Amino acid sequence: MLKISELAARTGLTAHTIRFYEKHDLINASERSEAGYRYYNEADIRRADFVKTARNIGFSLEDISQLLSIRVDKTSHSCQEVTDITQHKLDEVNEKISELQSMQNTLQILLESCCGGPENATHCSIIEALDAGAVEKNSSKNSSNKRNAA
Amino acid sequence: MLKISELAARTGLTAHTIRFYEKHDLINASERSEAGYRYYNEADIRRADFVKTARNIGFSLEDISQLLSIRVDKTSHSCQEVTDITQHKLDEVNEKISELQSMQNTLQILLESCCGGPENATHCSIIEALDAGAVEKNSSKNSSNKRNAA
DNA sequence: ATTGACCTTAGAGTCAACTCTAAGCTTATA
DNA sequence: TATAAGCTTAGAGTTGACTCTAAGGTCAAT
Repeated sequence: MLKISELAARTGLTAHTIRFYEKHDLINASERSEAGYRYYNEADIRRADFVKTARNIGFSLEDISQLLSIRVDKTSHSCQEVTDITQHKLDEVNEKISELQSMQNTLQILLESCCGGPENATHCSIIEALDAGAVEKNSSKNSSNKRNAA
Repeated sequence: MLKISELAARTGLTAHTIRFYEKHDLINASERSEAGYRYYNEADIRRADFVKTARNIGFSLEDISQLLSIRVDKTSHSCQEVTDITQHKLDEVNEKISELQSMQNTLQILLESCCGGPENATHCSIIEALDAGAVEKNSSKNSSNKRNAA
C-alpha cells in the first residue's frame, strides 16, 4: 500500500496531478486511512501506471478514460473500439505533424533568405516576406481555423 | 478606409479577433468615426496583413508583437534579432515534430499489433501493451514534463 | 512536547488564443 | 419611420491539463 507521495515517486506524476486525475476518475485509491489519507493497492498502482503510459504516448485524458473503461471490462468491449481510439489519435498526430512541417518549411526558407547579421533591418528579407504576405497558406486540405499551441 | 467587418473580410480574421488583437497592440485603427467606429487606413491594413501572415506561419502573438516593433522601426533593429525569433520558432517546431513523430511511431506499432476486429478485448494487444508499460518514453533528451495539445 | 514533513479539501489561477455575451448606440435600407 | 444589420464596450467563458493556495489535520522523529 502506497501513500500518495509514494505513488507520485513511482509514477513520476505529482501528488497534485494524481488528485486531479482522481477527480476525473482516472486513478483512485481503494482505501483511506482513518484520517483520510489515500492508500493505493497493487491494482491501483497498475492502473496508475497504465494511465501514465497512455499519457506518455499522447492520449488525452478523455481517451484514457475510454481506454480504462475497456480495460476494466474487456469482455464487453471489442478490439475495434480500442483501435478506433488509437487510429483517431494517430490521425490527429499525423495532421499536427503536417501542419508543423509546413511551418518548418516556411521558417527554413525565411531563415535562408536572411543574412541574420548585425546590420539594421531596413532590408531584412524576413520582414519583407511577411510584409508581402509571400507565404503560402497552410497546405492542409481541410484548412480549419485552429491555431497551434507550439 | 475600411470598417472592422471589411477588414475582417479582407484578412480572414473575425471582428472579434481584430478587437482582441487591438487589445494586445497588434492591430490598430488609426481613425474612429464620431460614433466610435473603427476605420482602418492603408497602413493599418498592411499591418493587419502582416499579422495574419505571421500568424499563418505559426508565430505566437508575442513573437508577432516583437516582429512588429522591428517592422515599425527597422533602423534600430538588426537582422539578427529577426533571425533569432525565427530560429527560436523553428527550434520549437522541430522539437514538437520529433515529439509527435515519437507518438506516431508508438501508435503505429500499437495499431499493427492489434487485430482491430469485433472480438472482445480480453486479449487486446494494445491494452496489454499499455498495461505492461511496454512503451519507450518520449525520446527527447530534455524530457520536460510538458503535455501536448494534440 | 514540539518540530517539520506530509496529508486533506475546495476552489482559484495558469496558459494561449480566442470566442462570446449583454446592453446599448448607429447607420443603411425599405 | 421602422427594422435589421452592424458597431461599441467591459467582461466572462472556453479548452485541456494541470498547478497552486489556504487553512487545517496527522504522523514520525527528536
